[in-house]
Amino acid sequence: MRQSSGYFPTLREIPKEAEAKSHILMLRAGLIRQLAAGLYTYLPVARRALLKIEQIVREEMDAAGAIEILMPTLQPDSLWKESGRWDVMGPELMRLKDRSDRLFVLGPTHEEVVTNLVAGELRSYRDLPKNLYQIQTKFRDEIRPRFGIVRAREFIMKDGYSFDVDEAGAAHSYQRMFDAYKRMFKRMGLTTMPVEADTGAMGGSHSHEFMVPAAIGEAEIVSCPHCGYQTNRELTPSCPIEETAAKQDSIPPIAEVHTPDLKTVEEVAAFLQTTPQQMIKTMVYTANDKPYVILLRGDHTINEAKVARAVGAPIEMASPEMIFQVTRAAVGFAGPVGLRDCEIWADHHVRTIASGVAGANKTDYHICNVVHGRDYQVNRWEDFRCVDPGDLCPKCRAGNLAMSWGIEIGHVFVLGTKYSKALGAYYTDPNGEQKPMVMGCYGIGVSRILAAIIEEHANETGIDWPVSIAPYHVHLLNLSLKNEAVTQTAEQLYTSLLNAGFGVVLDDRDERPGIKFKDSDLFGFPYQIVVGEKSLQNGTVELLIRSTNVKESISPDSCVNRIQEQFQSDMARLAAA
RNA sequence: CGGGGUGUAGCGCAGCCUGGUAGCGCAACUGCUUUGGGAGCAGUGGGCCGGAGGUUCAAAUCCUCUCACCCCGACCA
Repeated sequence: MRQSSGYFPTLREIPKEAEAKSHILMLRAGLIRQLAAGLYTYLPVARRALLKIEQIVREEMDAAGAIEILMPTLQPDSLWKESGRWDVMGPELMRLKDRSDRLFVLGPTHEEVVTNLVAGELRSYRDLPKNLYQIQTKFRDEIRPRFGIVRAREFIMKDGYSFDVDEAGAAHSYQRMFDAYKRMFKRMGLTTMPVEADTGAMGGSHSHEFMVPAAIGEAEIVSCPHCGYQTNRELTPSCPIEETAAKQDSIPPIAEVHTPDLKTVEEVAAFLQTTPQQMIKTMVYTANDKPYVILLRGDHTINEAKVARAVGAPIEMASPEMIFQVTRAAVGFAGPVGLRDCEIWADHHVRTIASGVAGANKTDYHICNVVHGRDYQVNRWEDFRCVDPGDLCPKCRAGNLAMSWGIEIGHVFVLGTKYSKALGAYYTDPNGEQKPMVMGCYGIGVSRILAAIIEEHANETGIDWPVSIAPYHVHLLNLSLKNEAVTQTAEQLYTSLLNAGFGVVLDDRDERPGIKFKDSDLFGFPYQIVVGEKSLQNGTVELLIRSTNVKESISPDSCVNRIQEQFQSDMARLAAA
């Protein structure tokens, strides 16, 4: 492609709406343009990279026995009502009507549609297993689109679905996908961490998220340097405690303290000259219109997912009205002492508090010398807190947990029979019995991968594409259009590189060298060839290998061979194990 | 949804407090000079100051409403 005739709009300045590295670079290097919140146009350079990502996904999916299809984006409401998700999904499910007032959704995912498809056509155990996938634009009306393409409302996803006769078959399908994912991400030059995702709610079945470490990551990853355990912070069980507060008989009775306007644990601890560890954090949630009071140690953070699991229903933080109803106090002064007619649940670690400080259930007052058993009772002890960095690993109980951030680019999941039962995907087994298919689903954020790659492979001056998904392999700079020898050499190189099968952008614009270099750095194609008067006088052109940042002066004639050789070794490095 | 911020030329911004008919840099266009890391000089074009309503002789500026985009939060007890 000649740069003069292509579409390569680069920006000199940082657009004010962008903060994430990948977002800034994608705008500056002319990869994307925003249409509205969470909606982006992919310009040619991004489009080419996406095609390469998709190609790798297809190759590995096909190699793993999956079969590509393409399903509609628009889906009838009936399927979603059958599966029950019409009510479960919130406003992120985009609902709309057609001209005859029929309800539809813009597909955020396709479990319903595939299951409906398969339910009509796969009837025998002989037809299974099957694994169907598609690469398609999805829509989710996200609460807050973020970081450009990382969390967009419209995005490209590979979604795959497996259908097996039983759990064992599903586990096998799952493993094949897991391995295929590892291979494709490696080929794309991405560092991924497979992270255990859901251990409880899905009945202990398998689920992994593939995370790319990144500063702007949305998910907190917990990892144990000792045993290699990796999970989402939200799902990490807290290590059971050994210590309990020693029984003390000498603790004086409860004392009330005036703490005007002091609501947070930190404020109260500072005021009373105690530590957050000695405080009982009291939080009120509601589920099914009933209040649940949860006690935590003051230095701990509540894990709402764990609370919801214990309740067995979605929970919400209580409104100030509800809090007043329960505690007879303003928000910020709740405590476990004297509460009636409500469940009081506590995190295990509250047991370490011998004599605590808590809200007095009276606005602007706290109480000291609060002793469990003496002053208040707990209906249920559970693990309700988020693990913190340095906590003991719940798996090996030897290492200390570390925390990092990551972008989730893939998710593999054993679904079980939820959708097959709801939507009637049954098969006949060898004994003539009707059984629901056991499903798995496998997602990859194709467009998000683009952002993840740039997060991992870029600096402030530009992108540094892994060869396997570089939109173009070579950026060929003609530094002096007016110089015949230079132009002739550049043109010849352009032709021979194209003939050798490389993707090449020839900068044939009538611009100054500085502009060409800056744009070239922004684009960051793996190999840069500079044809200029200076070096051509010595019969050479300059080749920059971006991955090593090494510049070579070589003769124009040897250029194609040199790049071929480099390309092969670069590709070999990315080859899946 | 809550909080904060921003909307003025294609991009980045000033002007707003203290009303008086719109400006800077980059980009674009023309000419000359320049030509290995975002050139110099001279000139040209480009704005419903996000939108609506109001106050006023007069509104980018003050008031009300509204729309859009961005950031933070939704872990606060």
